[in-house]
Amino acid sequence: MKPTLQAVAEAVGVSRSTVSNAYSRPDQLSAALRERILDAARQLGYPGPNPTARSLRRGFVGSIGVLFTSQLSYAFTDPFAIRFLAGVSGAAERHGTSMLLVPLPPGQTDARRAVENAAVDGFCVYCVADEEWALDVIRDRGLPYVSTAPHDDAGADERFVGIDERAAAHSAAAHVAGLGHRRVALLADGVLPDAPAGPLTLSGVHEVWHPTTRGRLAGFADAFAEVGVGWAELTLVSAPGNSRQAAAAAVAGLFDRPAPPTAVLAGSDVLALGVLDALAQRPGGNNPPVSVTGFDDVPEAASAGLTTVRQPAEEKGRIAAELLLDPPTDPAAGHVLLPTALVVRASTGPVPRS
Amino acid sequence: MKPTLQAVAEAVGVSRSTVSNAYSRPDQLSAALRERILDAARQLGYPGPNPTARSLRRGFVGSIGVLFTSQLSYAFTDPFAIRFLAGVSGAAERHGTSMLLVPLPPGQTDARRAVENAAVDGFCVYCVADEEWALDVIRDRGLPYVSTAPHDDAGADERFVGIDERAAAHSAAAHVAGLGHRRVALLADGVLPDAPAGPLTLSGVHEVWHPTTRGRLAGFADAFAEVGVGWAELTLVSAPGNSRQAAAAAVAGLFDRPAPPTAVLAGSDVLALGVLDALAQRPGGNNPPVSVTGFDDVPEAASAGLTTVRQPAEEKGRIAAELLLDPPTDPAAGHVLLPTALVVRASTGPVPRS
DNA sequence: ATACAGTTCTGAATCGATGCAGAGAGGTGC
DNA sequence: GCACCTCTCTGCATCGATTCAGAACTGTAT
Repeated sequence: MKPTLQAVAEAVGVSRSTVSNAYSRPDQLSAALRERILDAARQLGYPGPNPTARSLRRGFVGSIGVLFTSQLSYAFTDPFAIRFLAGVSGAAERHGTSMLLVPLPPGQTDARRAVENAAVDGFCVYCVADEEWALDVIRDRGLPYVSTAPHDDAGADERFVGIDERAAAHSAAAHVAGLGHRRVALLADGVLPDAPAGPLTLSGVHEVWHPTTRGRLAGFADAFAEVGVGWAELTLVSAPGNSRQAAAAAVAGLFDRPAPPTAVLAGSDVLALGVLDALAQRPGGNNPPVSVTGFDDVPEAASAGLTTVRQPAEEKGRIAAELLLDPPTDPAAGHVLLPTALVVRASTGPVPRS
Repeated sequence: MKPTLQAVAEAVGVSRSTVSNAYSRPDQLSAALRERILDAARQLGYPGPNPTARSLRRGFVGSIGVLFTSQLSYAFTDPFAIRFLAGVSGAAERHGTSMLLVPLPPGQTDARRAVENAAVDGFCVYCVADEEWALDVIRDRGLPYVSTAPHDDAGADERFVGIDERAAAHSAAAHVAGLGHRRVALLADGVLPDAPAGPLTLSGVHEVWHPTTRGRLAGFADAFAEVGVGWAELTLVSAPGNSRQAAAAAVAGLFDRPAPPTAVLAGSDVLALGVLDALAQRPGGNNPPVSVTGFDDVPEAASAGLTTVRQPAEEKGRIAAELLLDPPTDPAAGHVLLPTALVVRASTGPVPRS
């Protein structure tokens, strides 16, 4: 049994509070007494105040939760998520705050329970799927949070850091449209809750499930509408899981159709890289070349020569954490829109003449 | 003010314990009463038992700490560390346990405090620097831990997962020696606590500071001793920080010397990639080619064509977490040595004739 | 000696839950 | 009607600290 603060107090012959002060408020007692107490503690093997008890009494924990509304271990396979985490960790570090990564068990009830049980002072919610229920729990707990994706019932006072998904997506699609492409596939995760990998038909972009995906697809559609290509003429393809493999599987067979797409606009770089994988696998490789765009500009995109939309991943994480850790007094400053930029590389080009 | 369990009890007209049971031990009360309680809780906006109070009373927290004995945000720039984290997260996920990432503030005292204050049930200690003090704190707290690097005062009963650093390093060096290289540089982080980037002289490998580095350098030296090249004939180069930049800086000028090394054995892939960067920068590129080996086999190594020693990163993380989360009854099973393999790629070749 | 200001230290209430031993209610068998 | 068993449910002690108001001491000025 580890000694408690009580035991140390008895050993030295002072009160509990004095020992507590020796640890937490050195100005409340003489240096000599403090040393005497710390020595006794060392002697007894007292490892300092119990963190849990201290948190309970003080009313805060000193750590923030990072919530991925998908499998946690998946987050470590997503380069964008990793850069985001790096940003959060930098800010946490500067604040002397720990980060709690909370894995969500499958099943809504258990997942709720996991969010309810997280001992944290607030949450950075990194959304990759439907996350309303999680925000509900967090609000119920009265904890502050920062969300990083648009969602449907966002209050005006909600802290947020993100990008203008629609405009950013528009920039990529306008580039592709400008190159002359008219037969185009849109590839995304989160189109419908349970869509299998592969093409599917939706009456409109408003039916898209996940808000981030909805924003990006809307941006893509906007740009093509401007050149006279309607929603119905675009090929929508679902790639559930946002992995290279899922993307490759989803577009399998797409280019063997009668009038195949000459370009694929992907909702993320990971998906785009999967498309490039699939194209490279074809007999003769990617020839005549299909144009491909991604989204995020993860480190791998540069070496793959992928045209993509850059968004500042690490900064997103950093700002999310900072918004949480020292909230701006002006509520308007709690809503941060980051800049994006179209990065044109080798994966896009004019429509090949056939 | 959020309502407490007490408030719910009063609202329903039952005792506190009954409400507690409604949440934590549904078998202790009738389904009907439980529903009534949960409903009332919802009505009052009670978000479920306070995690901190619950942890205090129960005596465990439900989360494990992951300790990087370097800057936390740095961990997210190290591909090996990320794979390790991915492994830990997978195991944590399966156990319904959260992961607490604890950043260590600069300064030993503050860093100690951070480890003392972490609300966790145990630690996975990922060591990249001198970590004895951290293990001391953890032991003082009476918490279980798993270490992933050799260290000097390891008890026999200590849980550990790692590789035979010396033998693994030997395999890489023997390969290079077998190709005929005799003028060789060894590049590593953690050679001495404060060594600047660049060559330095040590009387023997036993003087090397960090145990992991010491093991690897010893393995390199072993292989060259076997072909008659002694420690004094090897060029030792320090690259503090284990980054590509540090490596490139450390080897700057190395190849403009009178009898430059024909091969560089790096203590990690990150360093090796930095050496390749530096070589590519030279006028004429890497010509005549200097052979380079790495260590770890991170994802980037394959595309860079780097010869390296593979160790299973993700499995290391997974096993570390599992060793912590359900300790083997047989203490011998608490010491896991993972296999390594030499992966020969394009970055090594015979000594160019000049 | 007395008064008074400054320090240093103490006592007791409190944070929000858990879990055990046992009370009470309801039912069955003889 | 009584003993006994099973379920539910309650009361209370407890986890390990923090914090604030005020007590006790120290020292100086009068």
